[in-house]
Amino acid sequence: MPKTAASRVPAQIPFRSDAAAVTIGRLARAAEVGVETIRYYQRRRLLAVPNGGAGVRRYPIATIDRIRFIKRSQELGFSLEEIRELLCLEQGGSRAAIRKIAGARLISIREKLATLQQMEKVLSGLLCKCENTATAEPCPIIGALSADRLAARS
Amino acid sequence: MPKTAASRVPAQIPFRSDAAAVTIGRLARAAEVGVETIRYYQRRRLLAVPNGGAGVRRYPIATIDRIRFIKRSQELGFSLEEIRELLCLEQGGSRAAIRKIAGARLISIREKLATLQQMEKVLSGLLCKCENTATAEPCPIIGALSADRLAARS
DNA sequence: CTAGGCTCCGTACCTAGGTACGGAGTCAAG
DNA sequence: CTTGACTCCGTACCTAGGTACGGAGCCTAG
Repeated sequence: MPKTAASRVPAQIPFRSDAAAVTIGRLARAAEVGVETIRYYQRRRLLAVPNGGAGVRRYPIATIDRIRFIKRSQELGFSLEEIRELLCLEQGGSRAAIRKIAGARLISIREKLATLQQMEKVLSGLLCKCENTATAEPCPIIGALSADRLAARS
Repeated sequence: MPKTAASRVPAQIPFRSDAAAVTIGRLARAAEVGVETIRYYQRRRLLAVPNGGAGVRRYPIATIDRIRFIKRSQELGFSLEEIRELLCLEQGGSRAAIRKIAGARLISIREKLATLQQMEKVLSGLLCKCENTATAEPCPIIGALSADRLAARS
C-alpha cells in the first residue's frame, strides 16, 4: 500500500482535538481545492481562520461542506462576494435577502445570455455567408467588421 | 462658439502632412476611445506606431476605421489577440484562415451559451421553488447549494 | 536527532482589457 | 515669452479568482 495522503491519517488526532479537526492540507484534499485557494477564501472572508494564533491551525470538518457550498454556488454563477453574503444568510437566513441575491444573479445571467445569443446569431450568419460566397469575392466577415455597424440579420 | 476640440482643428495640418494625419488625442476622440486605449492597442500590436521617432506622432485618418474594426470585432466576442490576426488577414486575406478564427470563436460562444442556459434553468427553478415554499421552511436555494450536487430539475 | 513533509505568511504573478499617474517635452495662441 | 493644452513614456493599478514562490517554523516517523 503506497504512502498516500489517506493512509497517513492518524487513527486519532494527536492533541487539542476539538471535535474532529484537520490541517489545511487535508482539508484542501478533502474538498478538492488547493491550499492556496482556502487561504484565498480566508482573505476574502468566506472562511474563518481558526482561533488558535500559534502553530498549525486545525479546521473543523464542517469546513469541507462550506467549501463545497462555495464551489456549487460558483457553478450557478455567483461571485465570491455574493457567496460570502449567502454564507452569512445561511444560518437563520432571511429568505427574502437570499432571493434578492439570487434574483439579481439571474437577471445578470439573462443579460449575458441575450448578449451571447446576439453574438451567436450575427457570427453564425456571417460564417454561413462566408462559406457560400465565391472565393474570389472579398470576405463577408471582414466586410461586416469594416462596415459602419454590424448587421443583426444575414 | 466654444473652443471645442473640433474648432481647434487647423485649416491645414502645419508640417509633415502625409495625406491628412492627426494626433493621438484627436484620433481617440474621433474613434470614441481613450488615448490610453490606443497606446494599449499599440503595445498589443493591433495598431502601428507611426514611423517618426521624434516629437508628436501623426496618425493617418484610416486608423479611425481600424479602431472601429477592433470595437466591432469585440462586440462579436473576439479577443484582442484574435482581432490582431483578423487585422493581419484583412488585406489579401486567406478566407479560410478568417473562417477558422470565426469558427473557433463561434464554438466558444456556443459553449458559454450552454453553460449560461444551464445556470439559468437551475437558478430560475430554485427561485421559483423558493417563492412557492412556506416561510417557515428552510430556504430551498440554500438547501440546493448545501446538497451533494446541484439538481438540474426543479 | 534528523530528514522530510507540512504549515504559515507575505508577496508577486497570471489573464484580459484596459485606466491612471507623473515628469518631461512639444506646440500653438495670445 | 509665457501659458495651457497636449503628447510621450514607463510604470502602477484595477477586477476576479486564483496560482506560485520562498523563507521560516512546526511536527512526526524512523
